[in-house]
Order: sequence, then C-alpha cells, then structure tokens
Amino acid sequence: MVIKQAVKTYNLTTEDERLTALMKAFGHPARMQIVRFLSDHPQCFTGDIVDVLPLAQATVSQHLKVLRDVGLICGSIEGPATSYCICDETLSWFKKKVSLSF
Amino acid sequence: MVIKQAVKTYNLTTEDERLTALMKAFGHPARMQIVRFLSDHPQCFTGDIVDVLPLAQATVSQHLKVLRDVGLICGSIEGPATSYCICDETLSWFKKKVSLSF
DNA sequence: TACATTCATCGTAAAATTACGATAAGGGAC
DNA sequence: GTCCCTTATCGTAATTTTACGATGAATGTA
Repeated sequence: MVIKQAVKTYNLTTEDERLTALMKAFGHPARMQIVRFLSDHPQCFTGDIVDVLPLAQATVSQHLKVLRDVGLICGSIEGPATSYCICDETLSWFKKKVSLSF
Repeated sequence: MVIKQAVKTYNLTTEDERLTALMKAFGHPARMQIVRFLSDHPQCFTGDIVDVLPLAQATVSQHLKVLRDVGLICGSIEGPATSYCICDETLSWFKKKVSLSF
C-alpha cells in the first residue's frame, strides 16, 4: 500500500521564507562551526575547514554547498583550491531581520 | 551488509549548542509561522494555531513540542485547553547572541 | 453518570537530511 | 604528456524529521 504524504505550503512571506532557510542552514552543528571558523579565518580553503571538523571531506563539501545555496558563504577558486568567506550582506540581512522580527 | 554511521561530536561551546538548537527550531516554516502567530496572538490556544496552519492537529502538536523543548514557548493548561506564549527570556537571549556572535 | 471538547502522545509511513567512499574535474609541477 | 593535489559531485546507506490517523488523558457540561 502506497500512501503519499501531502506537500504543504505555508503562509510565509518571501522574506520569512529566506529567514527560515537561513535558520535551517545555521541549525546544524557542523555548519555552525564552519561559519564560526570562517569568521575567524576569512578566505581559508576547504581543506582547512575539513581539518577542524570531525567529518569526511565529502560531508564537509556537502555542508559548504548548503551554506552556499542560502548565500551565507561564497567560494572563489584559487588555483587548484577553493577559498571561502562569509557573505557579509547576507549575514547583515539576517542579523537585522532577527533583531526586528521577534 | 551493515554499515554503521559514526556518531559525530562537534566542537561547540554549550552556548553555541543552544544557539544551534534554537536555529534548528526556527528552521521549519511551520514553526516559524507558529512563533510569528504567537507574537501576534499571545496566550492563544493550540486550536487557534492549528486553524491557521495547513497541518493536522497531531503534526502541529509535534511542532509545538519542538518549540517547547528548546524553551522558545511555554504552555499553560487552562481547563481542557492549553494556551501558549513565547518565552521572552529565550527570545532575548537568542537575539542578543545573534547580534553579538556573527 | 455519560458525553463532548481539547490536546498530547503513540505508531508508523514518507520524505528529507546526514554521512561516507568512490569518482570526476580542474589546476599546478614535472 | 603524466602525476599529484584539491575539492565538488555521485551513489547510496543510515538516520532523522515530518506528517497523519488513532488513541488516551484531562477537563467541562448535561
């Protein structure tokens, strides 16, 4: 027997959808640690992040993608490596939204 | 073949663990909407929240439990019903932490 | 007493996330 | 060219989350 779960649409503004997506991105310890590390070590490489996390390279890369997709970080290719940094606009937007929203 | 996934421990302070848990709680549209609704309608009943969400009562109750468990809301039993309100201390802590952390 | 109302919890199916090894893609060095 | 180095992506297993109907517990009412 196959039972399909209904897809739900919620009544959120576009801004609140973005806020929720950012909250979700922050809501995993590995990603929280990545953002913390990036704020202490701007422009660092993926390998540096892998070194400080108890996770395989592939998993870290996956978490980086989540952070990229919500615009919290951006990576730039430098030779064979990729260096990441926090996207200040997104972070400012997030902080402002949190301070005004609740 | 059975492959066990390793349990990971992350290097976060207790405060950052709490922050991450709160982010995760906010990181679902239904729960975001619940918090929004509660900030507009303090002390409202579970039924009122169920009415504005596109979800079954059991599901809403489950989301309320998530918010309760992180201390974002608290419920008080009033006769046969339960009225909920936002926990201001937690919310203040969260906002302060966000504004200072990133 | 019985019955209705409200809501949390249980059991479970579906969906999404997390994690890893393997692989591929794109440079630099030689 | 070949050989490393770095990192993203693929495939997939394990885990967690989400969602719902059913049930139960607590309260109020007739």
